[in-house]
Amino acid sequence: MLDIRFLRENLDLVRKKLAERGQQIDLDRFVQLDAGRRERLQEVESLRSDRNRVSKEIGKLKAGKQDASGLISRMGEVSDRIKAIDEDLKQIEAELQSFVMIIPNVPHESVAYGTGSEDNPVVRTWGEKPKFDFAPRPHWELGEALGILDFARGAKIAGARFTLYCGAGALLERALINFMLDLHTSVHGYTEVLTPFMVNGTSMTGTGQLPKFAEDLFKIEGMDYWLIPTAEVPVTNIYQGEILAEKDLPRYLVAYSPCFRAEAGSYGKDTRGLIRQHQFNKVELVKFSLPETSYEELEKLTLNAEEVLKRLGIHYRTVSLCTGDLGFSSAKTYDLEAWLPGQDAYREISSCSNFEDFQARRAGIRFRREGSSKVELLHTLNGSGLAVGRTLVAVLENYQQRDGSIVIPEALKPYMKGIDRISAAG
RNA sequence: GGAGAGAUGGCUGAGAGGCCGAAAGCGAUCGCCUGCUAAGCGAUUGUACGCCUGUCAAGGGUGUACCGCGGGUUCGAAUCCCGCUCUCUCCGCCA
Repeated sequence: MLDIRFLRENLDLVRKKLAERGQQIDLDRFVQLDAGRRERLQEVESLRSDRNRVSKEIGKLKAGKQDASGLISRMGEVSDRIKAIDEDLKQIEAELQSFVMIIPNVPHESVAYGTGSEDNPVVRTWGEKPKFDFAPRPHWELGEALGILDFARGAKIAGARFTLYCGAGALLERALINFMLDLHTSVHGYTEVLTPFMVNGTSMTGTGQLPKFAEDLFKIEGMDYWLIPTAEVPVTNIYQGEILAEKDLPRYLVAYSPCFRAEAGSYGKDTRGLIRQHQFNKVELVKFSLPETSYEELEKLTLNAEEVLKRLGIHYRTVSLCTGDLGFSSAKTYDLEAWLPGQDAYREISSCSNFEDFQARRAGIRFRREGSSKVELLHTLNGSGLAVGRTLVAVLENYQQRDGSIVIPEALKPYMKGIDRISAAG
């Protein structure tokens, strides 16, 4: 959510920035609502002031056994006025609120202009494409042949876009989760948290999923419980409505969670394999930062995510999302794209964003500087560190052998119970 | 799922229709005192939204709202009434 005062005073700037995102928003309606709200607020507040003053007089008159019936009936009318304006005001504020809640964040000045993913500048690449003396196969073929990924039974149990992991496949997924958590807690200084996997609507609104993107989410019928699409939601909302001390910042948290996404509107896209699932695992990095250091923190967070791929020895590139590709709440985002030789393509495996104060304002997450009485909004950041299912895909496709077996990367060996190669059973 | 108790500021805790944005204590900050520490003394100590003033800024003044949340009664609600949420205790069920 943008600051209403900022919006009021920077209409043209906001209009221009949103246009760069490819967004058309009727800011004239905002101006109208905002002015109407303030006008009515002044009116009702002065009536209240009046009523407060006179009510005290009435109290005094009554205490002195004097007649106050004239004042009482006059205040009765004033109260009716107040009630009527309040009604009006409530309506205006609701509309104003729902209006600002669907305005996306303003992109940071360093974000390149563009209309889609083809315009995302590549910031850096690491490693090289592995060479194969055979035609590398996609992970769904490898996984099925090895008996570690069972797409048919996943679909039987739950439906399309669900997968059953078996044996060494399940172990490999678990190994990746633990490897990532250990790296981020032991080496990068994050504190691990394990959160609820369902949250209420307030939390979903705090991080920006609601009200605009309800169709992307799974909701428990008849209850205010939503399945989290990422651990970003519960983790960022840990400090919802709180005021932190400056000395507590920056705060680094890491969480494993399953993620649930309806994937509405992506029918027919990535229908094979693990790339686009209704349920997948992810290790998420979340930071609460001072405003002045949040872009430094974004660079560090991105490198923390990249370190996972480096240690796994997987070639990747880092792109900076252009204005047209940027997510709703983000001011700046780096995507890590891992090389998948079986698909001859780079695929997003992590997304690292600085939300500046956009989420903090929605969720009411603030801090107080040492020696200051003023409270300020802090900045929130997060990034996948990494998407586990897609990392498993990258491992399978990059470490596949001519015979279809998978060599376990060095970094994962401590987590694989002595297995250093996954081969077809029997 | 059944029965009961509760929710007040950073914390503890008073408050029972007007004198309450809220006693008292603790904590914190600043100042005084002290050779140092402790003690003591004094002051300050919530948030949001308006308006006025000031401006490069910081600030100052003023009003309104907020005692879990939402409604109601009343000239006036932390206080009375209704609904909800959450917490705690006991019983049942349960990994």
